[in-house]
Amino acid sequence: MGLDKAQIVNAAIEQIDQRGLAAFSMRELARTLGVSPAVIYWHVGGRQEDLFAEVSAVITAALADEFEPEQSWQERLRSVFRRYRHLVHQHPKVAPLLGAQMKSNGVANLVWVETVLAALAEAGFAGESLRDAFNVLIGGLSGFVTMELAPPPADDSSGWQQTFAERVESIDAESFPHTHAVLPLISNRIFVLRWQNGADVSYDSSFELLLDIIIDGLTLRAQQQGVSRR
Amino acid sequence: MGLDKAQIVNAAIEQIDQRGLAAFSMRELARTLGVSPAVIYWHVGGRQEDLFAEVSAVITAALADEFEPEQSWQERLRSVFRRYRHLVHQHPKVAPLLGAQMKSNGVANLVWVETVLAALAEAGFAGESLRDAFNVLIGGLSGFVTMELAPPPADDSSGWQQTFAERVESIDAESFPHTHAVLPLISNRIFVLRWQNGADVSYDSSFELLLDIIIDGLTLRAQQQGVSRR
DNA sequence: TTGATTAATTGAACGGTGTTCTATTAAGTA
DNA sequence: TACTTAATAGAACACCGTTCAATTAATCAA
Repeated sequence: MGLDKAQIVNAAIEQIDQRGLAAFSMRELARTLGVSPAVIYWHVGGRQEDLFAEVSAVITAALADEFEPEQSWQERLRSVFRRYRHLVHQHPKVAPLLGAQMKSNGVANLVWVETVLAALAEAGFAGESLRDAFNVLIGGLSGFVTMELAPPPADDSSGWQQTFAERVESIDAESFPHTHAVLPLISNRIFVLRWQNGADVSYDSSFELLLDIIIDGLTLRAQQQGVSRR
Repeated sequence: MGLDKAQIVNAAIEQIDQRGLAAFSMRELARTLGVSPAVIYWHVGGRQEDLFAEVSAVITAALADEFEPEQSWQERLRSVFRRYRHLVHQHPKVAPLLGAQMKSNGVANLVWVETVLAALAEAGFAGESLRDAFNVLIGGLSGFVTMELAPPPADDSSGWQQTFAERVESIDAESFPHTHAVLPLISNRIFVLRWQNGADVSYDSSFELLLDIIIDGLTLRAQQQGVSRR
């Protein structure tokens, strides 16, 4: 027929990409599709939450693509989380969905989970240490991406960015000496003291450092773990 | 008189704690305060976003409390991020605000930033490496907490939790061997494959592991960094 | 104490929203 | 061609955030 679920989901992604997640509206989506709102509910078979879950699934679908299998487990983990970040960066305004909504986070590809668990098993993790290692990877790295892409105010008519920038620039040297000393270096480039997010300011080197630290840390602990393995 | 901003913010926190962030409503808040909606706007001097920012500020206010200063920089960092997690866990339903809204993230205490920067400076970080180290800590650890506390569907009348649990339990052994092999160990206890969040299931050991890995990793790199310091 | 100024509060109004329901049209099938 | 299933439409319900003019309450100066 002319309209199916895939088209609805794609139109939803487009709308979020353009107007942002906070401004998303089921009725507006129906309007741009030239259709009654009820049609969306009928095709999706659920409400907004479920449509969002579909959106998340589509965006992270490429996590299921194959990797070169001859790589070390470390390199495979690096690749898969770099890919995760890359995919989310293509739709930065969807990031809050993947990081801060369980229903959207849960649809993520089973292949992704399998890839990570396989790498960790190969590294020698088992039992509770496997569980913790997995959570460290997802929680730390996906969490980083979520924070990185936390959205600024949707409608900045009251000039929040400007005001906040000025507030940062005028941080008191007496009360906050360390902060003040490195202000030009950190202003708008570290979490908390910023008015633009990772879609406008690069956090590449910070992400790579975190990736290094986590993989190295797991490598170290995997060896210790390996003793109790066989 | 009798009504001021602090009371409004506290009532808002209470409402979010009880009904969840998605169900929060300015009108409902006004109703429970026995007051016209306009009163809230007048006292807050802004809209919902700004009220949320106040909520975030109140919840993270205790980050400004003093630490024992004779501790090593490593121990001070451990303390401050354990405290961050502790504070957010007292209001788990507010977590998406702190992790996934820049306006709420940005109000976070300047003392917090100063504490972290001071520790990292003492460790020997400077320049770009200081920036990256800071982002690794906030992005990785606060990001973890955000993911950990990602809310499940607000109104689970359609039984999502049940359905999802069953879907996880019946993961195919052929297609996902590693996942299937450790299913009892990971089911509802790792990100992605869960139907309850960190308010109901403990992620303590995973968080501690991530904390260890990051602090150790920074310690290692701080020494290398220290060469170019003096 | 009165009067004037400022602080708080109200209620109504505007322009939306998500979701569900019944009725209707279009498509496919026997 | 009849009948059944798939899609769509439109109205209705019960809200929502935000703003504004009008009003009451409190404060302060004379």
